[in-house]
Amino acid sequence: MDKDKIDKKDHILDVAERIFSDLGYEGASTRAISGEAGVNMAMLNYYFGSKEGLFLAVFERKISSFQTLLQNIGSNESMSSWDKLAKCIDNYVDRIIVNNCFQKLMNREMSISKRSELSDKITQILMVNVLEFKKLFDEGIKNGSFHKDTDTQLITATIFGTKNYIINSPHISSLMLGHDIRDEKFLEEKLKPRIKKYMKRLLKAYLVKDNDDTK
Amino acid sequence: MDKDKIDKKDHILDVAERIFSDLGYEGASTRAISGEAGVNMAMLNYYFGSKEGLFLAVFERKISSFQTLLQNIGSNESMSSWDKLAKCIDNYVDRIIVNNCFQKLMNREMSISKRSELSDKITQILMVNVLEFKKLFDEGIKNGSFHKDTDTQLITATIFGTKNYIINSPHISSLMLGHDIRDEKFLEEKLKPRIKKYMKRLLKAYLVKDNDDTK
DNA sequence: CAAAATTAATCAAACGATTGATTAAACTAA
DNA sequence: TTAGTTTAATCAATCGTTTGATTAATTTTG
Repeated sequence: MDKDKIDKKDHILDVAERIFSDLGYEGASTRAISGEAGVNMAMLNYYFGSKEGLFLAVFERKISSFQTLLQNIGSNESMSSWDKLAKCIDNYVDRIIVNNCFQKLMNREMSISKRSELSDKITQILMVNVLEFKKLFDEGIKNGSFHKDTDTQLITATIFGTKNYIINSPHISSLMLGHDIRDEKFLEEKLKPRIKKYMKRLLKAYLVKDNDDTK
Repeated sequence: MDKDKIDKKDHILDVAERIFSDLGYEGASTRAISGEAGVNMAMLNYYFGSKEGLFLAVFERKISSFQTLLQNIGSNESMSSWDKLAKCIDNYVDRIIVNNCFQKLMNREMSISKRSELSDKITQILMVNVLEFKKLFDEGIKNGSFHKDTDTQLITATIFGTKNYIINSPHISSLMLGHDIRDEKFLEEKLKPRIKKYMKRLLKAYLVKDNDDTK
């Protein structure tokens, strides 16, 4: 059966994802990846063609899990614009805080000028979520529940930027928060709910017209 | 005179800063740097000891320009907490949008696990600004002009995160904003004022108690 | 079925190229 | 001359990749 083969390729991709994430593309040697994965070096080229092929494969694997995430929330007619947005925030925070090291990897590679093929691919992945949020903002403005002079583009930058800031630079965010954010327990039990609450309060204050800020 | 020597060192640092920023530490070879700077490869080691020494020198040079930036605003007694914060935002946006490629470089290196010595140094640099903002938040809460349940840590993450998101991933933010953000004219004349306005409205809505959101 | 032929998977070893670093000689200016 | 710069040449180490050989699995053939 080719189950084992798939498992092995998947195992290599797991290891590669972590090492690329920790050391960057150039910093991660094929020897280190194959060594840590417990496979012969040549297997990387045998399976993935090249180092770049392996790198792209790490991304390809994740795309599907990103495509269908915030979908269908926007089409629910019975919810208010704000409730939909709040639900999106909850979903988003739940999801992105786990894929931690892949998120880091993605953000780092986005900031590198060369490898434009990869940049385009990542842009495409990220844009799905960006547009999903933007749609909600536009809808809320249109039906009058959100402020008309909302900067829908920069508020999107705030949503993703706040998350990235916490995830991408664990040193400084750990120092700021007074806890090691790589502590899974803290992340899941304390930080996640806190980010959700904060995000919703921030967005509500900025967006919603009849926002009662005493509540 | 050693003026020429300083100028040459400075020129090398300029080139190194740009190449490190574009390609990352591992991706930038000493040959590429020396080649583009128009100096012999051995000069890098002669001046800076090693590649890492050069890398650190790029940072050392910038530290001083970061130390004394938001200072003294917090100590002005005649301004309200909000006015001080608004002034800090203006100063901050004015400053960080120019140092563009160094910011990118700094943020990328912060997200890499090894090179902890550098991480600590960068953390130290960034913390100055973080603490400056935090002081203003705490003051505003203390004197009753800001909401008591303000999450001073996450709102700080939002300020820096929003900026980083725009600067670090020019591909996606250009796509989002409908303009190439590497266009200096657009950056200076359009984006800067827009970010300032947005940031202040966002923070005011979230922080200030008697915020009149019709204005 | 079993033997033969073919394909797939894995390995150690080595490849050429590039890396950061060093050397010793040449050059420059006081 | 002498001390400070700059250069070309060279170093060992490491990079990603390729090779040829070997084993395991699968398919084909009689």
